[in-house]
Amino acid sequence: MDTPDKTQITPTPSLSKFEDSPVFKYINSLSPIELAKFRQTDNAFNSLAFLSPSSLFPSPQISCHRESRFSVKRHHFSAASNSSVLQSSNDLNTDEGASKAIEQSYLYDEQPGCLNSGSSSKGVSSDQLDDQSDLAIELPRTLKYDCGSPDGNLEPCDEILKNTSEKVAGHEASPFQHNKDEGEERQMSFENERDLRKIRRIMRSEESAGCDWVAIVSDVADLLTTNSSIIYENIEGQDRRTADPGTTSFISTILQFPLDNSNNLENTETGDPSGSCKQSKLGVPVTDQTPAILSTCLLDKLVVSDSGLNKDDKGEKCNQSSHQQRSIRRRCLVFEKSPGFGLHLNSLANTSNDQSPLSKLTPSTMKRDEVPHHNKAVVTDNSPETPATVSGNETDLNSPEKKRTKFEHVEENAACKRCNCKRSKCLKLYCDCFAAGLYCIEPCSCQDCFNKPIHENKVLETRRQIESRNPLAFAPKVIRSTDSVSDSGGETNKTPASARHKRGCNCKKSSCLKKYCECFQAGVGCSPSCRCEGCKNRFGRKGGGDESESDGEDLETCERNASEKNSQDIAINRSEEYPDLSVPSSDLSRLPFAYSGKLSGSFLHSVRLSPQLCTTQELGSSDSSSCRPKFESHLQAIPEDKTAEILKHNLSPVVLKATSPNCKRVSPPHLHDPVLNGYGSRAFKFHKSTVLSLECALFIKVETL
DNA sequence: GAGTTTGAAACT
DNA sequence: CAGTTTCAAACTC
Repeated sequence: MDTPDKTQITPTPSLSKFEDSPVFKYINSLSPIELAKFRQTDNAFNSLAFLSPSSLFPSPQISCHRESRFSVKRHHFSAASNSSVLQSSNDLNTDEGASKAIEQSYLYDEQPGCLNSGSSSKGVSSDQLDDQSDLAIELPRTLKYDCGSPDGNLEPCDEILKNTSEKVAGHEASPFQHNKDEGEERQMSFENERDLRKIRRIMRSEESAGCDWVAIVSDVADLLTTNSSIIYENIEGQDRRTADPGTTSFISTILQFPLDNSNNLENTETGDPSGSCKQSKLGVPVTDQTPAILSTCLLDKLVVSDSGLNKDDKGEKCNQSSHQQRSIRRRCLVFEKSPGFGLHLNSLANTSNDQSPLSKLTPSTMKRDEVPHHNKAVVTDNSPETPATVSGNETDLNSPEKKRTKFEHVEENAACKRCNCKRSKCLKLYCDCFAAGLYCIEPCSCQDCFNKPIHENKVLETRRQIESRNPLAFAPKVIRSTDSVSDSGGETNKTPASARHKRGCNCKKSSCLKKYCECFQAGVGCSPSCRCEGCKNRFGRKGGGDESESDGEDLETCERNASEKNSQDIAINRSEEYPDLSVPSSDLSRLPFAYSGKLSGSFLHSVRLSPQLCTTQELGSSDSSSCRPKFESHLQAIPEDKTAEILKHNLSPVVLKATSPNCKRVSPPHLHDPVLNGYGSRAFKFHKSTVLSLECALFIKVETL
């Protein structure tokens, strides 16, 4: 908090002119600061000369801010990642530039009183020197959302400053020193800066509004795309090092952050090198990571990049740890490779996609114990392998029966997907795993299973075929809609919500009172789209009846079935951490942020769009609310013809939450949507704030449409 | 654990 | 689109 030493901030780019002057020598002889040391910061100051006065005279607050962020980041990402970050600080030709630029931009904007807006006219491509000192600065949003991140590990400011200083010292070569056309660069940089500021404003707006997260991402992506072009333009004839290819990658990351995030988590939190050791696109559904989505996308890119850079190094360890990984990792199908082939919301919800961005398709893993206990259900839901891990004795699971028993016990409320296919080779929708977009895993008792990473091509091809036949085949089966969003962002879980099976059931004998009925299984009421006969669905009869209309027997049956059976698939996380989540925890668990129903649960692989993702807590309420009154739908129906467009433009699987009152199906997101792709495959932790934002955004968009 | 029931998925 | 078959989960005993 001390005011920067005047002697340290006095130097200017023209300083060298005076170094040889008698006065300078005299002063220098009097100064306790050694020349060498002084020179060490000289470069930094030179670079700072391009910045605004405010940049030259950052307030102590800013410093602290940065420091705290840095600390947070250090904590958030493992030491390995941290070291990677530091190491990569020397690499000007990485993604870091973009993310750092944004960070910096954010910082400037964050201190409007101290910073000159025009000062930071150092755009993405020109801020690198200064960025070097900010390499590890964490995105402000990380602090905001990363509630789950343990605190107390903040590194002392001194330490941070020290590290920063070291890094700065290590970067003698300033990009600016290579810039011949400074004026042009400044102009370009200013534009970049302006865009970044715009992004920042959007983000801030989102923070204050607590909604429209999707739009934010979209807008940011647009800005970045534009910015990218500017950058490349700017690169022409300039130092290629500023041509930050990473920017493009960075943008891609934003679009696919879920995957990256997943990888990050996998590679950093678990420290499991397997994350890079991709045998397949496997993933462990990671839940409740929503908070880090934006931060990860925007600012943590360098960590991701580092992961990728270290991929080779980790590869050696891959084999060694592969076995162990299996026991703790949930394998998920990744369809990003196949544009148009879908990564659906339900996939998001249940599967944790461990996809890495673009070409980086690495499995993601997440330690089971890393998941909050209260979210266990969600995790297990996506982590069929978990049981084995928990048991610690895989041999005990050799028997299908034992496996099942074990799982049922462990996953009481976790819808771990496992199958017992015998003739379908697990390549048909009969297979729950396949249908959920997950690879079969050890707990499965399937025979002649092809739904494994080693048969990835076949799996993808099969899936493609199925989707060609029915584009919605892998889409969430249950569409959930929330009638309202909590104004305060809290107690959303209490908000009435409705959910309906996308296509409806066709029950004839079960009266929709058993899990044979998909509606009942999903914990949703039957709708007019159902063709069931003698519907007695406890969650809502086709004709509009609800539990109050149910007779005692129905109620009893319903409660029994719901509590005893549904808990597995529709278990709801009544997370203590996110009590106000309007999105069912089970959904979140599958969302990739895990996003699809059976499949995706983690962000939104964790937020089940299928029975799981889209289903709301109502579903899950295997507890007291197991048999809830019929859901109310306040959202406007999304005409089928508009659905595609909505999905196309909003990209957010969240749109799927909107229930179509008229029972029209909601088209699932398509993989060719970059953003959606990203969501689709990753597992993310969803913070309630993010969930609320998503719901809010969806609600608004749906209403608008 | 085996057998039956059920309804979705797949096929024709 | 309708009817039939296949399939695997759910269920019963």
